[in-house]
Amino acid sequence: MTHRAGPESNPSESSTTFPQVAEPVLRRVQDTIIAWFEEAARDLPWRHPDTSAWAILVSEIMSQQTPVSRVEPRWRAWMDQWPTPADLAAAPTAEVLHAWDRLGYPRRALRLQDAAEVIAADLDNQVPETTEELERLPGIGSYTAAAVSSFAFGRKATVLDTNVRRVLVRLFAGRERPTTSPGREETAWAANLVPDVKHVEWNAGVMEFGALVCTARNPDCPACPLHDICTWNQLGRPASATKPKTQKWAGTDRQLRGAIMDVLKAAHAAGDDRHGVSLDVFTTSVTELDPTLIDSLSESTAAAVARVRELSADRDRISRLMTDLVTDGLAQKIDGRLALPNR
DNA sequence: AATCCGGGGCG
DNA sequence: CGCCCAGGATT
Repeated sequence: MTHRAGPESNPSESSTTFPQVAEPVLRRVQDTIIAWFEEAARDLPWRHPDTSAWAILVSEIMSQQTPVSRVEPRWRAWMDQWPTPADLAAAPTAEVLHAWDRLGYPRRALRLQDAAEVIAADLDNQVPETTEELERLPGIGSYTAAAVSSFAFGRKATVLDTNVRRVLVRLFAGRERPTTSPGREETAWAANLVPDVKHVEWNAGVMEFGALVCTARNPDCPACPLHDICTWNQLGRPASATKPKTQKWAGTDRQLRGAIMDVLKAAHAAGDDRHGVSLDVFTTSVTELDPTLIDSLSESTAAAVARVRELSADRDRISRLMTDLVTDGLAQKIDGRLALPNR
């Protein structure tokens, strides 16, 4: 072999996307972030020393795309009800979805229970420590695996969430915001920035720094202890050219699906779903708003039905979304009746 | 790489 | 009312 492979030997573009960071600069950033974190970190309950690895895992799942302020009360109630993986694995799925409340993305709750079943059945009820093992669990991807390995077990890992990606990209690459999802190149780049000592504080610190100082919307650059060496700040904080278009909500299937889920949860809470909510009663109630049929349900369930009715009177569409809920495992259909799953 | 998947709250 | 929030799975 007298020659190297050709195609990949043009480093001109990638080196500017994720540039090498000079050693003194990196040390300054690491020391600053870690010191800042140890002084300014929020007192989150799952950061307390006696928190179990499972409790930390639960907090990470709940925090996916959901603000900490909304997670905290749900997490407390959840851990009080199901302290270990075996507890959650044994719980009725309808109760799990009800306890998930309105945290959003309810399939996260299903996958969390799936993960609990694997841990309880195959892993002696113990949360695995390595990112490789964690990533095999349902609902756990690269971020959550690294976070649990780092925060619950103190292992060195590369925690790369939206906060970390934004902070690193601003500091070292001069861009306002990261891409939609991290690629292999970015992950490797970020891994090289993790220090060998106090890597847990680094991981948690960069995340916290992105959440409190280097925020997406109104970063507090005047208060930033790194403003003098921040590439993005030096460039005058240029806005990224292409901002990802935000997903619609009003009028979408997602909104209507959520309202239908509310009916199931209300029916479950009121005991209306002992034999499931009849599909006929449900769809007729929704489309015709028939008082007779509504009266056969509890007041809270009827109110949830009325809310669906406000969003849509399209019977076919409602029918299709209910079918989707069954397919996704978020609802269960038995003899023409619809209910929350009872696995 | 782009989409979809909930829901709420803030500027 | 647009945008963002400790992402993951699928295509």
